[in-house]
Amino acid sequence: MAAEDVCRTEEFAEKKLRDMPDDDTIMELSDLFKLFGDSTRLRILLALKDGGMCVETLSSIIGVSVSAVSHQLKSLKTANLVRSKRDGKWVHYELCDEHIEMLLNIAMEHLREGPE
Amino acid sequence: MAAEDVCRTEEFAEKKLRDMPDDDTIMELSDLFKLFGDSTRLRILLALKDGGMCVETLSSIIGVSVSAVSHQLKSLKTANLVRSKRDGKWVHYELCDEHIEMLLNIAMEHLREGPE
DNA sequence: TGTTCAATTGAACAAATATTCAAATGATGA
DNA sequence: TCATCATTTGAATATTTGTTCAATTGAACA
Repeated sequence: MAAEDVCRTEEFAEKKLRDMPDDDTIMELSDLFKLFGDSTRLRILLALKDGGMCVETLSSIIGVSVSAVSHQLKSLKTANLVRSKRDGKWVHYELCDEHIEMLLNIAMEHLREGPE
Repeated sequence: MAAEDVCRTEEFAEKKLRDMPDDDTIMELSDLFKLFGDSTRLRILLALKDGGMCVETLSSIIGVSVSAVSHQLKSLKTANLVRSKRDGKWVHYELCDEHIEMLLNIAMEHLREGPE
């Protein structure tokens, strides 16, 4: 059998199916990427790199209303991408872990390299 | 000035603003992540890891109609995430480059580690 | 205690987008 | 050339989702 025909065998499809993550994992994964896939949320994450800040400063830096930022911060917090702590009148937000910056950096690298 | 107040200074906000990627980059980045943020497209990308295949096999593995898969493949191709070549009656699709698998792997690692 | 500032919330609206269905294209083989 | 198989395409529908607006909560300070 020719090499290019292997991918149409029954065994090939069965192995691929076995190797797929389960549905729950796929939903969690796509929900995670979805969060990065909105320009407002992405701006928030990028702004929080190398140091967090309060909601209003965030709002002024990314040019979106405080309310819209707050709504999105809630989604990001639920997904453990950001965490918050109150600081007097303000609520200080920051990134949760280093995976987030890694994802941002690799994606930017992909853009820089472009079509191959 | 207390350390936690630095992030409310004018200079802080100005530096953050300077460090933000430009609007075009942000739109490209969010468009890229958006592609990963749909479960059908994500299934396609995961299925294509370690070896491409034709549209119908893809459709049967991920359990989505051929038409829906084809629509999504078009988006993925436009974004240079997959490439295709015709092979007789079939069109063989495969991943474009290694950044894609890296993004998938890091995101899965993030899920595994969970809240901290 | 009352006022102000910062942030959150819920509902409603508007916009974006994934899938379906039917039709069309491209390639193969009888 | 005709019939069949694999894929693509376009339009319509249905769903999801981001923002706005108004109201509310919580903390600080006079």
